[in-house]
Parts: sequence; C-alpha cells; structure tokens
Amino acid sequence: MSDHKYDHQKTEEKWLQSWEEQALFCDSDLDLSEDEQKDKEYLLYAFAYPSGSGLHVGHVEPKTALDIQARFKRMNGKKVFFPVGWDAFGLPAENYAIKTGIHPRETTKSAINTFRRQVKRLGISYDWNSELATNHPGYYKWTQWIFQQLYRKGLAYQGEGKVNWCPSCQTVLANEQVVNGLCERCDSQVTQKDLKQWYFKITDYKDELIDGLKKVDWPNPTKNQQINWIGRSEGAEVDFLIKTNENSNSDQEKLSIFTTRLDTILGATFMVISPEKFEEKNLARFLSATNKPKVQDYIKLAYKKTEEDRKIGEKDKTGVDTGLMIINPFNQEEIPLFVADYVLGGYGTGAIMAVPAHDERDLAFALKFGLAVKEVVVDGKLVNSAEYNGLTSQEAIKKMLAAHPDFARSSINYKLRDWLISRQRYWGAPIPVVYDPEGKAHLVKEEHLPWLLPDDVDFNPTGESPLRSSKEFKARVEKLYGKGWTPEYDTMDTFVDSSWYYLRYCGARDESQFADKKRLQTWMPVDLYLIGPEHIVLHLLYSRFFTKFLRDEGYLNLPDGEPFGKMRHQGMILGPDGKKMSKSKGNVINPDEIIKEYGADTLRVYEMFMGPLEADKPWNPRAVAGVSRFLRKIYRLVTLEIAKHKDSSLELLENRTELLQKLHWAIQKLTLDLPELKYNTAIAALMEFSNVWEKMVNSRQILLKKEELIDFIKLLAPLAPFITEELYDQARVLGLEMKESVHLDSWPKYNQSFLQKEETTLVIQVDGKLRAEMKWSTNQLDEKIAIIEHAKGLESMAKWLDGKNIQKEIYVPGKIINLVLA
RNA sequence: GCCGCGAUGGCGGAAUUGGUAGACGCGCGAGACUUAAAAUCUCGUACUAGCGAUAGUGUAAGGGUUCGAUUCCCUUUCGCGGCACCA
Repeated sequence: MSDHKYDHQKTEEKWLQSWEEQALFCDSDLDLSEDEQKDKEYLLYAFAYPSGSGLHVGHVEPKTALDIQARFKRMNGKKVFFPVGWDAFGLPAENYAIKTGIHPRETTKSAINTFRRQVKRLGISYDWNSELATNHPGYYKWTQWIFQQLYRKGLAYQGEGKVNWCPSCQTVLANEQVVNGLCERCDSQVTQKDLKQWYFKITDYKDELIDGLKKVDWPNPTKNQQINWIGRSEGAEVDFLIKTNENSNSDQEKLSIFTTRLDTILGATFMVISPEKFEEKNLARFLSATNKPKVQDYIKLAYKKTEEDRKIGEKDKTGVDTGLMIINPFNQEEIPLFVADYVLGGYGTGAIMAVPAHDERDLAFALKFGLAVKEVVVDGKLVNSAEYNGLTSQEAIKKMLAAHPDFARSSINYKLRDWLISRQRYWGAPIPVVYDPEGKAHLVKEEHLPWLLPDDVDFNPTGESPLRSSKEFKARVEKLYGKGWTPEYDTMDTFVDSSWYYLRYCGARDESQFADKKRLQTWMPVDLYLIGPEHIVLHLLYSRFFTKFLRDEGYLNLPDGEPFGKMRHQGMILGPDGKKMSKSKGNVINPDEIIKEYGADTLRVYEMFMGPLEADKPWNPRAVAGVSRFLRKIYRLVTLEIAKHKDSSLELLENRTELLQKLHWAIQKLTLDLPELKYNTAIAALMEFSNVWEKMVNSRQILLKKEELIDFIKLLAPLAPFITEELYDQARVLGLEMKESVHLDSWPKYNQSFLQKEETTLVIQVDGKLRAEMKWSTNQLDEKIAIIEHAKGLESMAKWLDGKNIQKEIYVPGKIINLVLA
C-alpha cells in the first residue's frame, strides 16, 4: 500500500511548474463571442503598492479570496478575467532613494519581482498576460492622456493650494509625515505654504456620484461613507450686515452665512468667521486699534495649524472676539463677530451664525467665551421667534425664505472639494504641461506622450520639485517647444494612476489607445471588486469620477457610468497579539515562512478559515497547524480510499446514508457559501464531512464511490489548489474520464433527496424557555393542533404544565412551540 | 471633533426576514496506540450548583419592544478604519 504522507513542498512545486508550462490561466484570448459575454466574470483586487519588504500575510487574504472566486466561477462555466498589476509610483520608494541613493526605478523593479514570485508561489491564478505597472511609460502615457482630456474639457485647472512645509528640511510634507504638527524627520514646526497647483474638477460630478450609488451592489456603510464625504446638504444662505462706525448705510459690508437650520436664526447669539474668509474680505480694516493686533495674531496662529489639526482640535475650541457687531436681518439684533478656526474657510461661505442652543459646537464655544444661549425650538415647534412661533422647523424655513428673498435664499452645499493632483515629488507621472515664455500653460503635444520622467534628477530635498534639477528635462522642452519654454515640474498624485487601472487591464499592451474598446465593452463593469476599507472614500470616488468622465467623452460605453458592480471588503490580519502588524512591534508574520513550513494550501485555507473575510482577525500560529492537520487528513483519507478501489476484494459499504447526507449537505453548503465569500463556514462544512468520513474509515469496505471521491476533491479545489490537483492526478488510476486538471473540471452537483430528513426536531418552550424536544414527521409539520397537543402530553412537560393555565400557544412551523403561562 | 464599523466560552469564530446560543478550529483534560517520544485516533470541554438526572445564569453595560432578542429600538463604555499629500 502506498505511503499516505503528503510532501507539500515537493508537490506544490511540481504543480506550479506544470501549470506554468500549460499556461493554465493565461487566457490570452480576452475577446469573447457575444454568447460567451453573458458568462463573463471580471474579478478585481485593488492592486498593491510593491513595498520593499515583500508580500505580507495581509496581502494573502484578499488575493486568495478572489482566487477562490476565480476558480469556483471557472468550474461553474464562467469566462473569468482575473488580471494583476502594480501601483508602482509613490512616496516610499522616493524616500528610500533619498536615504540610499538607489534609484526608485531599481527598487520598484526588484520589489515587483519579489511580489510576483511570492504571488505565484501562493497559486493565485492570475492572467499574467495583462500584467501592468503604473510606473511603466506605456501605462503613464495614458494617465497623461487622461489628464489632457480633462484639461481640454476645463476639468483640469490651476489654482492656489496649501501644502505642508517643513522649513528646516526645505520640503513639502505629506500629511502622513506630519506628526502632531511637527516634521517626522526633524521635529520642526510644520507650516502651511501656498503654491500654484493643478486640480481636477471632480465637483462637476458631485450629484451623479451620489445618484450612481443606487445602481451598484456595495455594502451600505460604504455607500454612506461616500455620500457623507460628498456631504450634500440643503439649507439656506443669509446675508448679514457688518455694523461699522464710518459708514451709515451706503456701502455696508455684507457677510453671508450658510445654515441648514434657518429655522433657528432667531436664536443666533453670535457669528463666527473663518480666518481665511476674514482675510479674504479684508475685514481687518474695520477693527479698532486694540482689537486689530489680537485678531491678527490669532489668524497667524491658525494658519500654522494643518487642517486636520483644526478639525481634531475642535473640542478645545479657540477663537477671538473682533469687537465688530453684526446685524441679524431677521430681527435687526446686533450680535458679536468672532474669528475661530473651527469654522473652515473652504466649506459653505466660510462663516456661520452660531446658535448655541441647537448646535453642540456653538454651545461649546459659547460656554468658553461666556456668550448668550437662546432657545428657539421646543418640542419641535418654534418659540421666541416672533411671527414664526408655533411653526415646525420645516414650515418656518419655508415661510422665512418666502418672506425675505432680498437677504435669504435656499442653497445647497457640498463638502466635496476639487481634487488637488500636483505633487512636488519625483516618483510619479509628470504632469504633461509646458509653459511658454510668458508663463502660460500649454499641453504637451500628444505625439510627445509618454512625457517621460527624467532620469538625471537629484532626489535630495532642495525646497523645490525634484524635476527642477534635471538638465535633460529643461533641454527637452526647449528643443521641442522653443527657447524660454519650461516644463511643469510637478508630478501627479498616485491616486490618478490608480483611478483607471481596471480599464487598462482591458488592453494592457495596447499602444494606440488607453484600453481596447471592444474588450472594455466585453468586460466592464467589474463583477467583483475586493478592496480594503481604507480605500472606501478617495480611491473609489476618484475612480468613479474618471469612469464617468471617459463615458461622457464617448470612450466607454457604460450607461451607468459605474465601474464596479459588486464590491466587498477584506479585513486586516492582525498580529498574534491582536495588534496591527508592524516591524517595530515585532509581530509580523512572513508568508514565506508559513509556506515553507506548511505549504501554500495551508496558508490559503488558514487565512480563509480565520473568520469572516471583512473582519479584522488576529493571527494564531497554532491554528495554522490545525489547518495543516486537516489537509493532511484529507490526503490520508482520499489516498486510502483510492487504494481500496484498487483492491478488487473490497465492496461498497451498505449503509452509507449518514455519509452521503453529509457529503451532499457539504456540496450544497459550498455551492451557496463560496459565491457569498463565506469561506470560513464553507471550510467548516468540509471539516464536518471529513470528520464523519474519518469515523467510518476503519471499515474494510469502500466508503465513497469513485465519482463521489472526485466530487469531494473538486469541492476543495478552489480553496487548496495544490493538494487537490495532486489527489485528482492520483485518482486517475480509478479509470474515470477526467480533465487535464481538477481546475478545469466542473463543479459538483448536490442531490436534494439526500438533504431531506424524515423527521424534524421541534423545540418546546414554556414562557420562552427551552423545556423539551420532540420529533415530528417532516411532511406533517403543518398539523398545528396535533403537534401542540402532543407537546403538552409529553411526560417531561408535566412538571412545567401541571396545575398551570396556558394563556397562549404559539407554533412556528418546523421550528418551535411556545406555551405561555401567566 | 466628524463619518463608518465592531464587541458572543480560555482564544478565532458559528447562529439573525426575531425561534434550541457556542457549528468548525485552536487550546485544555482524560484515554488508546508506543519501550518511549513524536505523529495519529477516541471521548470530554460556556459558567455556577449537584455524584447525577437536572436547575439557574449567560452574547460589552443599562433600558425598551415582543410569547420569545446575539438579532430590532434608545442610551452609555471600549476598540478599529477614514478625515482629502501613505497607498
């Protein structure tokens, strides 16, 4: 008899090589017939940034989860497109270059090589023919092309924008590099600096970005996050007047506020303006000599804070009294004007009326500065509001707007801002713009795309964009456009790269267009997008914006304009200590080591078994061994069964009902759970079946017919592709007709007749507490009266029912009986 | 601070159109095999009381709706993700 031990290392490498030779999943033919298109399945994993430290067990989870989906769908006859790529531009490679002098191109290349090797070792069935990397000129040519299309439509424009600036390092800092307002490298105080930068006008699509969410199958919380981010709110704009001493009526300064609670306007006891708006309107000219320096000091201080600090610091509110008085147009009341940074310059009108009785932030501010609190809505009705008393909030708003069109009008505000894409960095796609000697911007001519990222660049921070140090770049522009012309030195935000990669997959090698039009038609939209929760807002919003824009330009026939039909999220794999894995905590698990010790199948199945895909889950080294045990047991059981079939003296076991019930139950469970990505319960079902099987294994008779044995192998194949391929191969001796690979075979079917039991267990409760059980024939579960009578007559029920009055009898068919006493 | 999510045995988790809480795995305990160990297998394992049958308690805390709540509603606590230049 053969040895039933499984050598994972040898076996996995054998099949890896075999799959590679057969090019099993590189369906170079992405051009489907119309008939085949109905069965298309485009599976997308948020492509990864290839970090220098290699693949992380956290990467393994979503890749495996989608791979299982890909294999399951293929076995169910779908045409699967499962591409792979690398989000290869970005800050870490550049920072590494500053530190070591090694060019980001080199580190990125070797990081991608490492990732590619590791991903292949996991047995992820990607279509490598469509592989792409955003730093490749063949890719970023089209990133630049999209920039140019946006520019032509007026959706890319230049404006002033603030950046975090470290005066000591002489460099722009990412928010991530600012820690408590200090530079992470040198601990200097970070300041804000104004720069002329490029923006994409995503706000043109704000309403469609909200409405489109109705058309997609995304988790509701994700939709809500997007909706709240766009932050559409309906309200009113009201003009207040600043009371100044110099002028009487003629040119009184207007100050507009936006409010969603116009009904509370008679409860406004002060007004707050943002530092930015105060400066913009030059209100300092009205200040008294004593107030002026005070206010200006405050504004200076506020400007030093980053926006995030301002938002987070909201609970400890700061502000300064300007000494100016503002006139509420609804009752001519004079209220004081404060400058405070809890009001943001960029939202609404940059000024608010403060109603401390009905707004928590205003209340906190009022309490700190000793300001009046006036209640104007009680039990849903207005009070202290003159002619509006007694009205509901809604009625009051309507009446107020109707009565005073001269200074109050309804208005809709959005939190969404335009997308700032300029980065003063090297490792990104150059913005394809040149400036003429007068400083006017022109697009780089299309024949000059890709507008190559220069190589002769000094990465060390000098206070200016790194591309400025390239002689080649300047010379190139003068040569192509004329003397005195200069390039744009900034590069694009890496979010621009990642906003359209799922389109580029449909034609990754196409040099004549951003993607193959026919393949876009075939494969878009994406059928399942799996991304981490950290991408919920920005990446998805930007991608949807790009898709809608390209559709509007006629490049994409996608009526909904929604790129991702169904989307789900994976959770985070935490360290064994339950904390986020990080080098500094020393709790990082390396997938290579797990593969070496247990094999890729174990790693895959373990990660899928840890818990629900979307949950954060801590790593448990011992539980990995448990999964390995499970797979080795399967190997033992299957090879033993194959051996039994070869022994002609053995016969099929007669009473196999329990085993077959469990098998068909498991087939059903996996058929339902796998498409729902409920892998943890699917694996549990396979374990339950193998437990039943194992208990019978000492029998000298055959337990599973040949076909049933193959069905079981197929059931496990999407989850553990290596060991199942090996077992499938060994099962060829059974002489059944089989495919070249288990992964090309079809998904097993379950037989309903094994799933129905003759008797059903009913639970009997008294006052909602479990007291007894009874069995009842499954096809007579609608006999309510007989069932309740039987339950009441049970011997074990006597002690609960004797001498008691039953007030109510509840029967839930097939489930419970509840007898309610007093 | 704002937006979103979560909390179930010693641990990861299972169960929700409201109907037997704890599937499956880990760990732990006992046993079998073995000279022994490893490996493997069998049985047990929420908590409290009891030899046991059994009874009571129990899904972060408090309250509510219901015949019945892990599931629905309200309040609170704690934890996680995002907050526009990390990707």
